Amino acid sequence: MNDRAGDVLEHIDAEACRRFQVAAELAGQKWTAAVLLSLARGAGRFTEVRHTVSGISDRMLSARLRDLERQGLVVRQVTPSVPVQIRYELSESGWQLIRALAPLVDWGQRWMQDDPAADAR
Amino acid sequence: MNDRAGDVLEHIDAEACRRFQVAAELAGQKWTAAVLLSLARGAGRFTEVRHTVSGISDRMLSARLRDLERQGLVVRQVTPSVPVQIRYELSESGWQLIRALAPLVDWGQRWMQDDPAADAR
DNA sequence: CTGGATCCCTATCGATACTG
DNA sequence: CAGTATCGATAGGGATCCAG
Repeated sequence: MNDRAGDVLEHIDAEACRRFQVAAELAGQKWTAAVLLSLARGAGRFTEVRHTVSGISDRMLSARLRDLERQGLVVRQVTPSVPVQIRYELSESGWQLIRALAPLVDWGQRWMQDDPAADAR
Repeated sequence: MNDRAGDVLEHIDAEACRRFQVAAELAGQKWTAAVLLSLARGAGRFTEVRHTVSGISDRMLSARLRDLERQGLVVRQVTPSVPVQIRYELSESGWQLIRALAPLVDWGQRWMQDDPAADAR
């Protein structure tokens, strides 16, 4: 612990904290991270994502994709062929979110204790 | 979108994703961010935290502090006076978490849309 | 002051079945 | 293929009261 966190804290006022809260809840919601990562790695079709995110149900995937689309993190493109093709991809903000999340992953590697309760999830 | 996220993704294997998931759930849990921030800003006593985190109940604050302590993010110190004084402070990993969260805060400032559902929370 | 214990309600999630 | 509808289980969280 060499430096204080003052340089960090000065950016974090109440409003920032609120926004952070929402962002963290979004990212922390079950399956969201996995779906985001799946898309980042190239999955585009509903079925592709479902297949790369093992264990997710149609219902949850559908819900998460809708949430992500609503927040503008994911773009849903419909190609009017027969049958219609749906493709999801990360938006700019989606990519940026993944980048913003990277330090958190590093933190996890370094500091996180194994959580017994995690097995239940 | 100048750069791809390949440099980010190569750090994110399945294990990292799992850790990330747990970290995100931890940070995304209701009140956790606010409590962390409160401590970072100098609150130490139970009542101080409760006062700076408006709207939190005793029960929740107690629960979150226990979680955080269990995860090693917060250290609980008991001073045996009459009455006993309890003081919470961030551990090293707690401070590092706050630093790791900073990019997410920035992301929120930059990209996050106002979420109507946030009002309900 | 610092919580623990209890009650209860709601949101969330999984499973299953069904549709354009 | 790409979802939606419905049901039931369960865990999270608020309110309130109580205790060391």
